[in-house]
Amino acid sequence: MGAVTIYDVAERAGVSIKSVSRVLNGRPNVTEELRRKVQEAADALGYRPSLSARGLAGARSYLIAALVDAELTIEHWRSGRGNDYLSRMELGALMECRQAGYHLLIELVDVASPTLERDILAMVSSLRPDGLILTPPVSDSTVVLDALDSRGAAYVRLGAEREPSRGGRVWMDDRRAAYDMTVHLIRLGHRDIGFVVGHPRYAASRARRAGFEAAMGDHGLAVRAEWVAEGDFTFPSGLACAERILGAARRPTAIFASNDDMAFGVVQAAARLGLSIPRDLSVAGFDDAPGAQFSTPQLTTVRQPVSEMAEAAARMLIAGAAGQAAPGPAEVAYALVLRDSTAAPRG
Amino acid sequence: MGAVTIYDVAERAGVSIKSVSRVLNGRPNVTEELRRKVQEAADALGYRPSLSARGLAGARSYLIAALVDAELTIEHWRSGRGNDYLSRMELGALMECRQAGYHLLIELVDVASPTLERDILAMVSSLRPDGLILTPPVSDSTVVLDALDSRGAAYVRLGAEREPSRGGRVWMDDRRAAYDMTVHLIRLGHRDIGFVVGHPRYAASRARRAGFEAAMGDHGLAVRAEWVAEGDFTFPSGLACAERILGAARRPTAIFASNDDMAFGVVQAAARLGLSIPRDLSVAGFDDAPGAQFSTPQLTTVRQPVSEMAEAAARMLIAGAAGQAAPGPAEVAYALVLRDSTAAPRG
DNA sequence: GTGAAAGCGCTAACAA
DNA sequence: TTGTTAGCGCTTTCAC
Repeated sequence: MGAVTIYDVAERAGVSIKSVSRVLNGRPNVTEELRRKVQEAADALGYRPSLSARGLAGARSYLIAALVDAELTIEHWRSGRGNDYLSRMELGALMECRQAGYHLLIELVDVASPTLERDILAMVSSLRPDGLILTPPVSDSTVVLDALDSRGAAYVRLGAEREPSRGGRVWMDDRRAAYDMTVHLIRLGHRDIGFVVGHPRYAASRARRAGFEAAMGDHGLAVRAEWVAEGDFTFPSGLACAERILGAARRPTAIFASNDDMAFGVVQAAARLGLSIPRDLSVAGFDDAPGAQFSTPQLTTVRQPVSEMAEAAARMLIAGAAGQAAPGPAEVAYALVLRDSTAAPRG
Repeated sequence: MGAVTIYDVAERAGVSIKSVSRVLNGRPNVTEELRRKVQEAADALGYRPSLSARGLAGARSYLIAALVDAELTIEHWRSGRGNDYLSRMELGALMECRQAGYHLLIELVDVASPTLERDILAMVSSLRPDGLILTPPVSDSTVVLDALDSRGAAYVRLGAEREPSRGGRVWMDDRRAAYDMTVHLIRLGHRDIGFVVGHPRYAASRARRAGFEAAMGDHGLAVRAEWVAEGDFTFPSGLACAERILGAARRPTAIFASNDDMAFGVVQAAARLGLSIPRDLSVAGFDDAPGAQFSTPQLTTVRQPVSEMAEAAARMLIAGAAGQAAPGPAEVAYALVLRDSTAAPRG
């Protein structure tokens, strides 16, 4: 009710609505005197322009939409757990949006849907966001990129691997991080190392696996097929994979899981077999989920700066919408977090 | 670019734009024939009404805004961790919104800000959401409720304690849950029980403490001041509180923390003192955070159905916006999750 | 430097 | 049952 409009402000300031618009949008060609009057009136009235009206009339919607894959999200929802990656992504984007007067919208996207293209098109024409943040695996969907490009929509891809030249990108080197972690295990003295692969739909899964294999190869170590199992980034899948790997005739002395949730599953599987970590088995994860520092033993893992990535993405998008040249693609740094779940294998 | 508008659909279907509007909004008084023609044209064109235009012209914005306290959120963002409560809340709300063609917006609110009232008013007049989901501690801010009421905005409060008659409410009985958990500890044989209080701004903190104290009193047990410490729901605060409690001349045999993050801090503090859990100390938490099932020992805690609460809230709001009588206040059930961190005290 | 007028794409009365 | 006509509150030409 009683909503304050631009007309109210204009009347109170004794100027035209156009002047109010100019002042509030920081346009040039305004005298200091006018700016002050308008600002005063707007403050007194507690005026805030209507998002809808702005979006409808102008070229900007002040909306950033984050596209998130529906499958894993629903999986989390079903299991009653939150999604740490999503949460961190969101916090980063939120902080950046807040500063710039932008609003963040989370949109679920089913990349496996046969109607994916129209879903994206429909979403864009309905929301007209000033920019889109594509999270994996949406960031690697050619269908999505094509649809977005056909509309001239601005987007930044998080952790994308394929077609690196398309759109804005903020990524970290998953392959190298996995390589480094594998080397860490090798340096500890492990030669028999198992690996739990991530969800096949994610580019990061392939990259991490490639990094693991490259490190093994570079050190003259064989990757044994029975020590590699394919999970889907969930705890139960990690548990199942570990049971398979540890059920092999010969056991590896270390297992590197493609994310922390699966690493926790590995820890659980080890506990069921009566294996002590890290004495009987070293376990490494990837992500630095909150549980990684709370678990016992604390988990050795790779810290992925998700929040910073999302901040950078939002910043690029907002700058672009404001007509500024958007900053180019950005690589962010990962960090190996060495905790207590990895150690030298027993003599 | 090439955005499809209602005019395009009307032209293709050979009807007026009003008819298109009627069909797409499921209004009565439309022949089957017309409905089919319009639907066909809309599908062929991949038409989706503009959110801005709808919001501007009509009474509904198809937006649900979730109000989240800035302080704890920024704290999480700084520490590079996600927020499990927020994430679960969001997933639930998202699922419900998605079904109804609604969009979810996350808005940060600083309940300690001197400009809180105008912040809320500004947000509402800018966004004009069809409904707001108030998360704690925003849900207990009289200033926010007053501001929202002055605008006639529809809102549902999550886990609110004060002024229970205002607005929609979805809550669980924090007091009773804490009571039950305390009784669980007492039944195990504990008589010396410590308590870590939550963030003072949260109503749930008071309720949980009250439940603890009531249970102790009902069983003729004393609450010793040196065994109660005030934290703020963060891991470090739990650690600090536990160090204080365990540093007392006499130690309790169990500590009940007001949330899991603090409980993990208690576990950590115990480990530093060389105490084994649950042999030397039983630890109970509250929330059932993801880490609770991954930690060793797995944490005994209270499961709070955050996601279901948010779903119910969104459902109420959407029903209300559609003109249906909104379902009344709803209490959701908690569950004690008894895991391995609690046991009988040593002889 | 400032203002008047024309829409943006819808929904909501009101006619027909 | 359907169509016509006004706006909703802004931004954007284009005059002044």
